[in-house]
Amino acid sequence: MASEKHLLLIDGNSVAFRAFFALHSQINTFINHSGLHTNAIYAFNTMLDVVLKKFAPTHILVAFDAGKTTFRTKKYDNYKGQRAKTPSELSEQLPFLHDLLKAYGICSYELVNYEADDIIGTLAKRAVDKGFKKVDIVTGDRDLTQLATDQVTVNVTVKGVNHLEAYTPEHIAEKYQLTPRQIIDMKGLAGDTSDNYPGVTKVGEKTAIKLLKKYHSVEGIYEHLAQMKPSKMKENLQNDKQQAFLSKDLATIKQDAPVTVELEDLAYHGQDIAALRRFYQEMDFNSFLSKLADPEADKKREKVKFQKLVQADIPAVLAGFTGPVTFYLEMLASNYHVAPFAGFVIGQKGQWYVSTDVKLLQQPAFTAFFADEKQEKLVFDAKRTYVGLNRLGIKLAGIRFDLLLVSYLLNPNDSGNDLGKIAHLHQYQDVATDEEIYGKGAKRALPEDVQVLYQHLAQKAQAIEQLQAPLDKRLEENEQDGLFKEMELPLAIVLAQMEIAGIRVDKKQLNQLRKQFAQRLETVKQKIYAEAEEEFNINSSKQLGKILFEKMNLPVIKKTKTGYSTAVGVLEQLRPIAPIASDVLDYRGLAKLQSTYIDGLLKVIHPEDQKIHTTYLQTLTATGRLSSIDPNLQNIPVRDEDGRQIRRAFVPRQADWQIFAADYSQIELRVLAHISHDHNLQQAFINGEDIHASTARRIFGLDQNAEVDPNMRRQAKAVNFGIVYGISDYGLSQNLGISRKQAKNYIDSYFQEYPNVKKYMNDIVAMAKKYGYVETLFHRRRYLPDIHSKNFNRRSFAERTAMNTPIQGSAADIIKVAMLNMQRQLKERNLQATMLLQVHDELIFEAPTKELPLLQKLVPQVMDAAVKLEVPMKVGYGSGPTWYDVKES
DNA sequence: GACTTCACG
DNA sequence: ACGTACGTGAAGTCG
Repeated sequence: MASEKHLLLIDGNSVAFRAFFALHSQINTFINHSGLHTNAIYAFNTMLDVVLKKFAPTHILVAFDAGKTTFRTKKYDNYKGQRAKTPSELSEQLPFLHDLLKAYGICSYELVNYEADDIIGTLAKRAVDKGFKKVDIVTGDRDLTQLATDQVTVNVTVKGVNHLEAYTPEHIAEKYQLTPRQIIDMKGLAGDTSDNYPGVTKVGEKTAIKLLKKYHSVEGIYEHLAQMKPSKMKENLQNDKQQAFLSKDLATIKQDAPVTVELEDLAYHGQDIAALRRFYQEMDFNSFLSKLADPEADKKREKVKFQKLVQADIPAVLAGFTGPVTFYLEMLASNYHVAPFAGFVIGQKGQWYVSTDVKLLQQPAFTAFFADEKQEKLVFDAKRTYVGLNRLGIKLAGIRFDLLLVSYLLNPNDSGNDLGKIAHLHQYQDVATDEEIYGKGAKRALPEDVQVLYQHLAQKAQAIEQLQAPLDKRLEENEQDGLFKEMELPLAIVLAQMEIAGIRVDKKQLNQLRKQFAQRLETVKQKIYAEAEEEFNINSSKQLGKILFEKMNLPVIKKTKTGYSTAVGVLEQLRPIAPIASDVLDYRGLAKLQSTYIDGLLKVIHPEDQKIHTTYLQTLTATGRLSSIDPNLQNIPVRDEDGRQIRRAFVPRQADWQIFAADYSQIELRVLAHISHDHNLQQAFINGEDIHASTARRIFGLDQNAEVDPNMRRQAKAVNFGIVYGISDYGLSQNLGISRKQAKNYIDSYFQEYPNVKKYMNDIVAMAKKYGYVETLFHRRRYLPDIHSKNFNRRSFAERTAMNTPIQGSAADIIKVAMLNMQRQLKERNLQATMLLQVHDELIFEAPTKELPLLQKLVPQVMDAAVKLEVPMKVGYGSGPTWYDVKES
């Protein structure tokens, strides 16, 4: 006998139920980034850890109930009839328990027609028969205690899921003075309220135990019933005889269910760490994640050899390189435009040279090396590397591979930007994460021992080099090599150049606005205090809610998770009945401008060049768009006049220059017209119609040339937006403030008028289901695992995403192509004009006034020619002395 | 650090 | 019956 086998059987449903209520008080804090409740999954995971440690089983299975109907409901159709429906917050978690178990390497099992209890009863018996030394059962339910024997212990959760009460035959004898099998008789007599079967009238646990001590079993009781003294109880027993036997039968756990798994298949071989890590990331279980990150992990990582680079060796080292060279430049602080340099690593084929002295890079041999575009480089984050080297006066060319960009293209959902984490994602373990080496938050700093830094840098370089071939191969398999080589990689350089160029901001203008806003802010503040008859913090939605809805008793229109909503929509509805609502809106508007835009922008103006240098995130969004941070220059106010004034501060870098901007008109709807091949939608664009008016005519059944009143156009515009977002009647009704039914009518008529748009929507969802992802025109991918979710919300969200991503993503692709071509044109033509900003469908430039006539032709032409669609593109443009003055002409 | 609000396409 | 419009970033409050 090689080993003593020990089987652990877990009652999945009942433990999940206990787990759910164990953390029920914290249900609102256990929500992951996808909006899934995770409290039951979390507690279930804790339980697993506890029992694995406690029992150290050799074999495990978790049994689940298969469905509502079982052989018991056939015998007694009220079985479990009174049971409350499982809360949706719990049922949405159940599918993920299976994922968790799979990652744990634990078999889960359910059997049609049987309950988890019966699976457990059957396997417990089989295991004992097959010579297992021990069986432990974990459940939240005392029913299973009937299975206890010398070999089988039933562990019932008490208070939460981490404390177990072990029911052995001895323990049961002590507690009930019964044998385990008599538990069944007890249930037969006393019934079970939770399973909703009756037992005998007026007989509860106590009476049942008394009777069983005397007569041993239900059968025994009825054999001796005649001899019992007349009593109310005797009468009840007589009347309820059938019920008693039925209840006993229902309470009996099957030990011969047709379970199809073999005991050998339940052997436990441990967790799948990579799968578990993915799962914890998905659930946002950071504590489990960090426990998983084995504290010894870094020690287990293969050490990489490195040499400290000294100046004298540079020419020889560079001369010795053949083929691609890996280079990595370390900067710790978040903003790489100003972050101090921490060090660098360079090398190839496992030969790494490190240094903390970035001045070495300015040696002529190095600068020539970096500028040589024939000398291929492998990097992590080309844009950051380009900007960093630029700060050292070094030109960078010849990048051939960017680990960050490639990883993003392979799966834009993995939007992290830590080299170590990304490497681990691709099964490369021999590199630490930055958090492991530098720490996080306020504690983030260079390691005391410089050797630790060197090792980390060398490991990073090795990771880049090792991952290049396999990830390049995956790009090709996905037909994404073109997307990488011809779009994203060259774009990284263009973006770097735009960030470096920066945009000039006029401090005086901002300060002037600040004064003006401050005055108005003070006035409206006092007015609000007067109306509220007290002073309070208007910025606090909580305090504001109290004033509006408790003190002033205004009607509550909407609630948020935590209290009253005071959002714009709500205040607008209150406006007619309460002037304070209007004033709060004014206050909010001004406060936002003041803090986010005036103060916010003043803080980030570079003291030397008076410019703002944003950072574009090229590897963040799930759709392929860029984002802009520190500061965000993609959300500078434009819609309201007050906010629009901010744009007066954005000026050209030289007098006698102008700001020039060009934008795509309706690019997303044009993309939709292209990919759906919808004739009517295409025709509207080909005829150069006002697209929203055209849609209005169609969905409201007007004549071709009929006048469209502004309200109809507004509604049609909302429908068009809805279509692009992956429409739902509810969403549209909310947006337009109409009934859901009315919204549905609009959508139905839209689809009738644009049948191929409807077909596209159906087809793209079907594609997502079939392949698990959707694609843009340029093969950008987005995986949608939730498309198969049983959870309505998650699935619906995935379906809307499937409809929207190819549209938004293709539009993002198109402007990226335009940017590349634009930058080439500016260079080839030796123009001074500079591309400064991208705001999703528009490009902003600064240029000498004398170049404007050329730009007015060139920019629209380049943007227009970026891609050939089945419908024409339309590009608008304008210019002026400040960004504010740029209005389309 | 979660939550709410609001700026943009 | 379920309860959402798609994609972002920043500032403020509050526990």
